[in-house]
Amino acid sequence: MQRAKQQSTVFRALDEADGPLSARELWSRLSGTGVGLATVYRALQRGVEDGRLEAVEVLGGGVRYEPKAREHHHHFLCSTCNHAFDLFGCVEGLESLIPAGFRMTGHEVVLLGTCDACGDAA
Amino acid sequence: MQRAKQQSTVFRALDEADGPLSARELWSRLSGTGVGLATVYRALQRGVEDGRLEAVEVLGGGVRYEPKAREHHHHFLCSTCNHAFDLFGCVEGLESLIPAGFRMTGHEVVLLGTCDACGDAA
DNA sequence: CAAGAACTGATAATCGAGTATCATGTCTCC
DNA sequence: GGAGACATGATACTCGATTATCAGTTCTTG
Repeated sequence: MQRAKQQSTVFRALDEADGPLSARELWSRLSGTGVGLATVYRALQRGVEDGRLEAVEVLGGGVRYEPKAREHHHHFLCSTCNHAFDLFGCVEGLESLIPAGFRMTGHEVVLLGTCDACGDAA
Repeated sequence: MQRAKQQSTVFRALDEADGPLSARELWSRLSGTGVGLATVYRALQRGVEDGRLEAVEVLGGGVRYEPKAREHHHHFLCSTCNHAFDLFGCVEGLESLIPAGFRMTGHEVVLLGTCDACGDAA
């Protein structure tokens, strides 16, 4: 086993995902590889420290992680499978919402609904 | 003490708030009234059952509650005081984000930054 | 190969949010 | 006034997420 091999397994799984993953989601995708939950958390923590990963909070399901390299984007949360998907593009009209005296430093947009797979199954 | 007086105290505090409040926030606002945390939770639960309240999830801080009567709106989350404020109005361009095969049933927009009070203090 | 540092998986411990319980207080109705 | 139903506050409890611990493994360097 190479040094820190398990952690790179974690990073690879995140790179291949189509959206941010929670520690648990990530761990379940790695079942079969023998990677422990503690290692997943360790890798995520280190990734955030190194600036490789970003912790994002979508909705319901706590904190999820994704590679920081991705461009500005938002998320679609499937209410059936509870998975978060990346969405590319952004919205307009944000500035008009800001009350006087407030300073905006960022924004989050989350669309809710059912994803491709869950919509077919229904 | 009137019947269910404490619960109406909880509802009143929510009505007077300028945004959704978490159970804990609500409770801290009621400190001094002697209302217990359990009663806050009971009032919130009943309010949601009755349809008077709506549970919303903004970001960081879990579930918050607000009166259901309010029109469609979004929220501004102050990263300093961690309070959520109501914003009126909406954004455009949401539909263009939806991937093929996905069905959107709702959306959430959260602006992040510093509020009036926290901006002044800084 | 030897020694020490870093990594790992299992699991115990911790933490916070929310819920259940229980003795007591208060209201309604008669 | 009395009985019973409901409300209340304190607190014990549950549950899931995250972190700490520890013994064993693997790597690096000489």
